[in-house]
Amino acid sequence: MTTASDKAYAEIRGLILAGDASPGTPLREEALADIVGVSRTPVREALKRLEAEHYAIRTSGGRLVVAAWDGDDVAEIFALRAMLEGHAAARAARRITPDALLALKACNQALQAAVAGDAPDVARFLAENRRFHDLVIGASASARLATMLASLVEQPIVRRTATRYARDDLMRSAHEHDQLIQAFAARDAEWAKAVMAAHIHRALHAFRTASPSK
Amino acid sequence: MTTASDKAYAEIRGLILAGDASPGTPLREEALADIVGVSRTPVREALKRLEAEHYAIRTSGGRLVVAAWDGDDVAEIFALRAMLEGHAAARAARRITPDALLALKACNQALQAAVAGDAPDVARFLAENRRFHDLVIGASASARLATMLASLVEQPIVRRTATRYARDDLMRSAHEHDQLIQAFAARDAEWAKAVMAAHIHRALHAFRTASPSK
DNA sequence: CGTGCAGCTCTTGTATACAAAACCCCGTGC
DNA sequence: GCACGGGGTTTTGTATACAAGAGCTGCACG
Repeated sequence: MTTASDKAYAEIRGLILAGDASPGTPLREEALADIVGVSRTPVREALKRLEAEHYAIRTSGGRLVVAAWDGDDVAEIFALRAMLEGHAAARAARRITPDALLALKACNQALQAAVAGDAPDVARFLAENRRFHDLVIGASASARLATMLASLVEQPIVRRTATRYARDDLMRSAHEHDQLIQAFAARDAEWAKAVMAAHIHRALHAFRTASPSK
Repeated sequence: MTTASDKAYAEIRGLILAGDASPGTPLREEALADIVGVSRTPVREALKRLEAEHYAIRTSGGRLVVAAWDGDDVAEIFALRAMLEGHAAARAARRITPDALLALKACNQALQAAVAGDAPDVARFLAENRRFHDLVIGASASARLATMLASLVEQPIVRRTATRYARDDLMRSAHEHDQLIQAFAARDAEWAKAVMAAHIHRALHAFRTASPSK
């Protein structure tokens, strides 16, 4: 069963990401409880989580408002992701099992298939891409890394980036994944780290050129 | 006012760190509420936090037990700290203000004073050391980094390390801080990053040699 | 003697009630 | 006209009550 707390988290996060709640908007527990259709208790837990993930910030009194993310913030998120996922790739290169390697290959083939035709299936690309990165993080076998990265991988940013990707950008991602798989097969931690870091830095670049104002 | 939730967090964390609750011990909300002297609600929030910080893990059912940390875990924590605090130092080198630099110098002088005499004041050393690192993180001006590092800087590890430091090890820390201050004064981000990373890697080494079994 | 299931207990998840603190608005004094 | 309280209102923090699910115990049966 999906708990009421998770439902509240997903819905409130959705409100923020969709822009229904713009930066500075107060997040009142009771009002949100009415919207989501649960009581204050699970809403409260959801808000704590959103605060921890910097979707919301707490004012001097105990009140929460939607956080504002500027370009510097986005750059910092990508920089942290590059570091941490690079580290995850290095760990994964040392620990990966043959089965996990096969799973990565299959995942990346599905990803390539999604963008192979004339009309790339961006949604499927995103899903497989997400899965690919999750597999790498899983192979790194570090619970700490996993939770830290979970709070960093902001689906909205990925989405905004990918919807504006030109198709050969998507292809390039697939090729970088291939390189990563090669590094894993060779058990070369430094190589894997470098490929992953480059992969994510390029994603920031793509994001930047797609939305210049940010 | 310090909230009941914070009190519960501090007390339960204390129980775990003191070893009163050894790994595998179940953490039941009502029992802890009785111990701390508050109701289940704030205990629940405290437990969520402890879970997020990997002090406790959740079993297949929804129950929490005290987490077991092995040597690999400790190594991973130090590796992450080296990366993230290195990054923080680099950011700080670019952004630091003259005032913050002065504060760092004063802090490090206090730290040196604490270990200058024949009988080093380890408790004071630890407090000033903590403050020094917090000042650096503050100067890095990244809320994300601050929260990530907060969940990583495990006071117990620092304590266990420092209590076994030989005095010239403490002095060496102070000198490394001096180097860091020089790098900040020179606004040399790469230098600052390298010094900080080395500083933390040495701390892991000291911890390792002090407690070989872990 | 081992296995499976029924019933019960214990624990968590959620709702609601109450307490206390923060905010806001408005009137008052300067 | 503006700063400053004061009181009501809103909002969060905490306690408690209730519901639902997980796990344990012990008995029956193979």
